[in-house]
Amino acid sequence: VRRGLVEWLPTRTILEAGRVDAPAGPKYRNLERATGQDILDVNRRGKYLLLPLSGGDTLVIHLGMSGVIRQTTSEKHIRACLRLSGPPPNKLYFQDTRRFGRFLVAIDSDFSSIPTLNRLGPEPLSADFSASGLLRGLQSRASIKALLLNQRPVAGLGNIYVDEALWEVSIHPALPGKQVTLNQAKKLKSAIVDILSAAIASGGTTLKDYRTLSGGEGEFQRALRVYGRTGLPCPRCGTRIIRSLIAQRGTHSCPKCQPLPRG
DNA sequence: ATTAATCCCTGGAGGC
DNA sequence: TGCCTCCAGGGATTAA
Repeated sequence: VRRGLVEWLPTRTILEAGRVDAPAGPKYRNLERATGQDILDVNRRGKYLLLPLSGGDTLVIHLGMSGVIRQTTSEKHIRACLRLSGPPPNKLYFQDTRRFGRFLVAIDSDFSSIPTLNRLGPEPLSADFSASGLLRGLQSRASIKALLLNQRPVAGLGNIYVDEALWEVSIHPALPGKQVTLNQAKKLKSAIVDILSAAIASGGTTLKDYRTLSGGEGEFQRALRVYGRTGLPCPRCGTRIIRSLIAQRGTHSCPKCQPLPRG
């Protein structure tokens, strides 16, 4: 999504910004401040799109589960809108059916009121991401799955990619993070990098809502090994993939390849 | 301070 | 066909 936006938005001026079908609140804060500012760039940290503005503020966008950025007024559930300078397309619509997304202006680029963004782990595809740092971030009694989902040991992993990465390195998703060995952390780090790189190269994973800016679907869903494959054979050993509930999330794993030590 | 559970929200799927 | 219940999940919030 960022790659689409960066070809379009810099350095247009926001002529008007506002909420549409969304209540006032922290998810749509300070949008009026964007009016009159230029969009300097389109950056990303974890799952957050960060658009620095010429007045020192930052437009923060999180797509949540069902968020889509559109160049035309499509259908229902348009939560916010930008009117832009320059030739068409010069309107940006934020459509978010399930309302898990957000679209707000961080004044003076201060993210301290956005908890997850404020304490976000390293970018997985940057040199800041290391096996030793990952291991340090996993020193908790919480499950490896919960830890990888909370964005602190590393940024950007959601439920799909966590299941895929843990299957790749044969770690049970309920394993307490502090039981992960350095050797496992090294493999996990590599698996995360490989899976995210491949997913990005495939244009992402479209299960239902996700679309690129141009409306296309991703292709990585075809490459998924365990996510959404309950009852189908494990690509490694043929055992049926099972689905369980770990960290309040649907979790897919191979009961043979990903045993839980001790019990 | 850490960790676990709850809640938000809508559309689609499945049961009857 | 229509009504009902359940489920999906990122992350903020509340509870323990």
